[in-house]
Amino acid sequence: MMARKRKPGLGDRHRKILQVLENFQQANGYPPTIREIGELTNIQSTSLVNYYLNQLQEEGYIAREDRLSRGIRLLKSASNRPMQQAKQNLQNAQQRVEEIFRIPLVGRIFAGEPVPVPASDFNYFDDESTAIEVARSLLPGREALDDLYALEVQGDSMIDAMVNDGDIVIMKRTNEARNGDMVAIWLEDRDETTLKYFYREGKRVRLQPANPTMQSIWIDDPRHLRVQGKVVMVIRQMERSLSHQSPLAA
Amino acid sequence: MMARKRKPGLGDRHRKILQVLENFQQANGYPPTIREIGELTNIQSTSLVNYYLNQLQEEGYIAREDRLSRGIRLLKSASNRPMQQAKQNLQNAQQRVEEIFRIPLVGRIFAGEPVPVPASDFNYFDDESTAIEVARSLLPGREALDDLYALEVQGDSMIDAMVNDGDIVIMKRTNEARNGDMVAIWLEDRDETTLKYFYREGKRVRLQPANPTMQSIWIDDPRHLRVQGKVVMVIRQMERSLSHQSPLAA
DNA sequence: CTTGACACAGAACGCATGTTCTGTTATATT
DNA sequence: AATATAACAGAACATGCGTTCTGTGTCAAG
Repeated sequence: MMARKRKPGLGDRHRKILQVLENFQQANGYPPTIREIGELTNIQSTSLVNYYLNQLQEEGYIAREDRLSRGIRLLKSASNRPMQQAKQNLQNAQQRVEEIFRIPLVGRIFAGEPVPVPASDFNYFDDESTAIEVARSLLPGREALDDLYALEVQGDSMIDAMVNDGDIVIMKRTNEARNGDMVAIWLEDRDETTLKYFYREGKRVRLQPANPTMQSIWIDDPRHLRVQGKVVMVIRQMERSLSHQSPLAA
Repeated sequence: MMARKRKPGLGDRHRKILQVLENFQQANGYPPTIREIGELTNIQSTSLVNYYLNQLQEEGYIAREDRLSRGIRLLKSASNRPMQQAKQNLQNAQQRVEEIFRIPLVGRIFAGEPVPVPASDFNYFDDESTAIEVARSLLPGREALDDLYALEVQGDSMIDAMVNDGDIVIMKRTNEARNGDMVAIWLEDRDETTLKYFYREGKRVRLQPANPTMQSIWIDDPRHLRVQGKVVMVIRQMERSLSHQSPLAA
C-alpha cells in the first residue's frame, strides 16, 4: 500500500527559511546557525531545521558546507514579493558573481621542471586573458579558494596520472599532503615532476599513479620529495588547436 | 623604565588580514574562522590571529560578535578604492550572468552499455540538482550549447581514453563524426562503448585512443559502429565537497 | 646590559553548533 | 481502518571554533 507522498515544490516553511536566510545575512553579514534559524521560524528542533535545510539543498536553493558552522550559502532567492526592484537586482547580481570563480593560469607543468607556484600575494586581477573560469559548484567547498591556480600540461609525460598534453590542472598551493591527495611532487633524485596519489606508509611514502594498471613507487626517504601543490581538478577541452590531435595520422 | 612602543597605524599583517576577510567573504559567502585566517595569512597561532583581530577591532576596521563563530564583519575596507571595487564587481556580474551554463547530468557511461542520449526536447530545467555548471569561456564557441549533456564515467574501462572512474564527460549530441573528433562509439560486434579519436581512412575507420602509448583499432565496416555523441570536455574533480557530490553516486 | 612591551607559538578549555539517533504524531493513500 | 511516509521533538554526541593561559624570542628605551 502506497502511502502519503511529499508535495512537490516549496512549502510555507521552506519559503520562511529562505526568507530568514536572506534577511539574516543582510542584517548581520554572516549566515545564521541552525538554532538561530529555528528561533526565527518557530521551529523548536534543530533536527527539523536540518531536515528542511537538506531538502532545500536537494532542490538547489542553498549550498551547505559539511560540518561547518554557519556554512550555508543562498543560491536562489525565493522572495517573490515586489520589494525594491533595484535592490533585488543588486542582490541577484552579487549572488551570481559568487557562483563563478576566476583562477589564474600561471604557467605550464611538465616532467622536466618543478611546478611553478605563484606567490601568496599574487595579484589575481592583473592579467585578464590568462584565467580559467570555473563555476563554484564544481570546486571543493572547504578549500581556500584564494590558493588556487591553474597550469597547462605540456607533453605526454603524465599519462600515468591520466593527464594528457594540453589538459588544464587546477592546483592548490600547499606544502603538505594528506593521504589520498593527488599532489604534484618534485622528485629530487630523479629531477622530475610527477602527479601521483600520496600515501604515507610508516617511514616510507607510496606514490600511486591514477591509472590503476600502473605500479606504485615507494620513496624510502621522504626528504627526497617535495610536495609542490595539490591537484584539485583536471579539465580537458577537446577541439582546440590541432597540435596534439593526431601524431600518427597519415 | 618605559620600553618599546607600538607603531601607530596598520602593519603589513593587519592589511593582509583585512584583505583576507574581504576575499573570503566574497568567495564563500560567509566570514572565515580565526584558524582559516591563520592559514591564509601564514600565521600559525590562533591566539596571534585573535591578537591582531582585537587590534583591528579597536581601530574600528572590523566588528566582532563575542564568542560567535565566524562573527566578524568588515566595517572599513582596506583597499583604497572601496566603492569603485563594489561597482566594478556589480558591472562584471551583470556582464557575466550569461557566462555560466548549466549542463544536465543525464546518466552514466561505461563500457557495457550504449551511451544514454537525452531526447532533443529534453527539459533542462526540471531537475535542478543534476546539473554541471560550466563557464561559457571554457566551452567551444561555435557549438550549439543546447545539444550538450553530461555523463559520469563508471569504472576503469576507459583508461585508454585517459578517462577515469568518476570523471564527468560533457558530450554533444550528434550522429556524425569528423576527423579528429573524440567521439563516443558503440561497437556492435563487441557490444561495447568506447571513447576514441575518429579518423576515416578510405573505406575503413581508425579509432585512436587518447593515450599515445596504446594502439589504434581499425573498423573495416563502418556500419558496425554507431557514433553516439562527441566529447566536448572532460572534468575530473579530485576532492568533491560533500554538498556538491554527484547525485548519481550511490 | 637590563627591562618591559611587543610579536609570536602551542596547548588546553569550554561553549557553540552541526549531526545523528530514537521516538511520537499527523496525514495522505489504499 | 490500515499503513507507510512525512512532519515533528528532544536528547546525546562529536566537532568546530573562540578564548585564555603559559612560555619564548625580539627589539627599543632607559
